[in-house]
Amino acid sequence: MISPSSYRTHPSPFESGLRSDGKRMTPQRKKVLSLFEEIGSGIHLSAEEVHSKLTISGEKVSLATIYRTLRLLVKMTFLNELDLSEGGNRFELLSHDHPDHHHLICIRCGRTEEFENNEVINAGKAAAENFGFKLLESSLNVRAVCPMCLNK
Amino acid sequence: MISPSSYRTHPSPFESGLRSDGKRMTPQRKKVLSLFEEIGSGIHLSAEEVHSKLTISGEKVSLATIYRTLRLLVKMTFLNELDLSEGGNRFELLSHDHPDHHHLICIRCGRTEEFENNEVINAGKAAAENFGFKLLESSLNVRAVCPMCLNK
DNA sequence: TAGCGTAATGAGAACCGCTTGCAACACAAA
DNA sequence: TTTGTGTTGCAAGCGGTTCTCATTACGCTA
Repeated sequence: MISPSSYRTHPSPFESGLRSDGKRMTPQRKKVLSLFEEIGSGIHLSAEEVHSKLTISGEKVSLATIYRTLRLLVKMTFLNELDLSEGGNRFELLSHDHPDHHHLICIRCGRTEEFENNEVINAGKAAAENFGFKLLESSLNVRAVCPMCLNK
Repeated sequence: MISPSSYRTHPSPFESGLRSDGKRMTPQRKKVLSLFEEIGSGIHLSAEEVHSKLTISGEKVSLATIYRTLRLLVKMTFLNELDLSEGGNRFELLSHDHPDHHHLICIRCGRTEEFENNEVINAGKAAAENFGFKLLESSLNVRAVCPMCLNK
């Protein structure tokens, strides 16, 4: 039997996730998530790119809403956020004795841990040799979420 | 014999590097580099932090000059720059295979080559596990000089 | 299915980190 | 000391992101 409101045949994980949190499904939110589903995983888009892609295909969603929706989708773990924006770039003294810097960076709080790994050093050396470059230094940045931020 | 200008007993690598490039040593540049030397390697500061640390210790260097000096020190390979965030955050559909980006970058002309290396990927995974972080993405940046620029 | 409370949107101002243009300054060579 | 030009400080500008607030509209309930 079909009740008047049962046109929602398959409430998506997104929709039910929203509902269970007192939030609402809107056309704008659908459009943003659909865009990512269409292009598939492994491709990164900036907020600006999401905006222009939607605009080009005739969908009008304001930039402010896109930013809000992206944050929401990240919090709901439908999207992955790359790059650390808070605090801007950082600098450290380059020690010429140990020309390798490996960092594990929490993208939420900025917490940074250093670590050493010889294979990474060798990979840098090998790549430089392969292309005929003269190696100066190599740095591995691992973007991750630290335990503290995971539990928030 | 001591000529009038020979009070410079030990022109530092920084100073001679500047000189050989038609650039000048200034109190501001000295102060910025000294700050990094005092705190030692392995500690990262943002431009803003450099500015406030200098201000607190009574040194007046404008923020604009600090940004210019940091860029200069990076180009001269005295400092290491972390997190070159290429214009804002990016988002991607969450998937469980972690993308990795490895780049060989010529610091003179900007030429960039990509390469793949599984050991690097594994090193990132291992480090994240060690510290209890949830891995998102790792990127290895190898700073080097390309063959073309070597012959100039 | 109409009414209602409140979440969400759009538009623009505000903000933040960073860069740039420009006039004044100061190294360093003559 | 003079002079040329690299450097600085200030303020304006810029790109990305967040905030404010009036308006809109989702979806619960009667």
